[in-house]
Amino acid sequence: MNSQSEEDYLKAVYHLEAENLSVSTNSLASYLNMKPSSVSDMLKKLAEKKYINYQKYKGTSLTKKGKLIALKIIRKHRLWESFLVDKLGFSWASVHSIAEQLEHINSEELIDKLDEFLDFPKYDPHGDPIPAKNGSIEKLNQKLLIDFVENETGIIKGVKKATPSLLNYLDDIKINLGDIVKVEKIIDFDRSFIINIKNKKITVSEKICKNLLLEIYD
Amino acid sequence: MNSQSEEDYLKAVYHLEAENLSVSTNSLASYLNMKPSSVSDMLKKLAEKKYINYQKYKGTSLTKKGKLIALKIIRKHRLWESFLVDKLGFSWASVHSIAEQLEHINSEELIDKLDEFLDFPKYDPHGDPIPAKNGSIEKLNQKLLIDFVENETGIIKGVKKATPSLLNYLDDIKINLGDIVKVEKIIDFDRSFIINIKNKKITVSEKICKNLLLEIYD
DNA sequence: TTAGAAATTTAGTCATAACTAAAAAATAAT
DNA sequence: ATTATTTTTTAGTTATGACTAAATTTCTAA
Repeated sequence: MNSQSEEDYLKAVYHLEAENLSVSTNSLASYLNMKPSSVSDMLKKLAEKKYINYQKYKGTSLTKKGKLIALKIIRKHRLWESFLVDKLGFSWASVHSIAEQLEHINSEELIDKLDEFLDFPKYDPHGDPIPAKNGSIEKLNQKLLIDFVENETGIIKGVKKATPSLLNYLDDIKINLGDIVKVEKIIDFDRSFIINIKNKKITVSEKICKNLLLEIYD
Repeated sequence: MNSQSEEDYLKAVYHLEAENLSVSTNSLASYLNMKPSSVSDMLKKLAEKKYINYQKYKGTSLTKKGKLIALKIIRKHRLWESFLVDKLGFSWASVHSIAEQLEHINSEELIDKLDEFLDFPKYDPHGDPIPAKNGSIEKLNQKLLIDFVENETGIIKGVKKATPSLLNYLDDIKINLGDIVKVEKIIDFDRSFIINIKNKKITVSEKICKNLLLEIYD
């Protein structure tokens, strides 16, 4: 069994990974409202348990084992949120902190029965997908710009890894979070993209495209 | 806020008190599957918080404040048990350990809404009364033999304080847990009772009557 | 009534998981 | 390329709540 604290860390790593944010000691600390030194200690412990890949100073990522645990917690969290809203009449805005407690209740049978009682919901009250018993989850409607095809449109959601040089460059060419981007043309020669952003056509390199994360617009 | 551990101790004291068992360090330790030394530490802490009356070597009892906390936990426990059985389809025998976890979830609003969702049940699936929001609870149908009147019948449920001399004496005169007792006559002179037990009439002293706990038979 | 047994408390240890302060490593800027 | 800054880790501390072993108090029985 894992402690509540361990579960919270794994969930945090999962969420940062899912949003393509860098999973560094500092980002975890700020996500969890803890000091980096505390995070550092816990990462060591989770690495020993083979829940995360971790090398000192190099950030972290979930292993298969760790990801499954995180997804099970998220499953519980979202099922409880559904229960609170659909059955008990809570507002969707008020359920998070209660679900944060309920998600640590330890009983497979309880969750299976709750799932059934709720009639196997696919999404929680916030619209987020509920992982299945085996950990599979509907993937978010996001991909890297490099994976877009001509004429496809998306909304900038983030970068794969936030290096200052990348962020500065994006700032320079006036690409911001939330901007709507349409791929006008992909240049075969160097895989650079001509994109339409705020009615201006600009060219971005392959390397940039590999680092820009967009939600598919449809 | 109180820790899970503190809550467990208060609940344990409540249950031992409710069954008129002596609430000693050892009895708590065995009830909670812990070592007496651990119990001793915690009693000191709970006494500082004014949740229990405690004098070294003298056993303990709940204060008003402590009793209210215990009753709120029990309320949560029994409401969750009702939910598990009535809504999720658990068997009444299997819900205890899950309810032991759920009872520590901290949200007044959650419990009030759960109560309403369950249609304000009065009893849990085991037939135990559910304390009200304000801590009031239907009292158990038990009293001391001394409080019985002539011709009243009861079932032996325990003793007020288990001293070896009392237990040995009860053993001698063949009074056991579960025996059905009818009060034949109360002798005015010394307040001794003539009781019918297993079709034999025996006389027991006032002191014994003050220590024998029976469930009222009806 | 006093010795022995039983119950209880104290003293000291351990694990968990947070913290601060200082050291070390990695990254950025001149 | 070297210094300065930021990030991360290490070392040492704290609180909680369990433990063992030893000391103390209370109870029981001869």
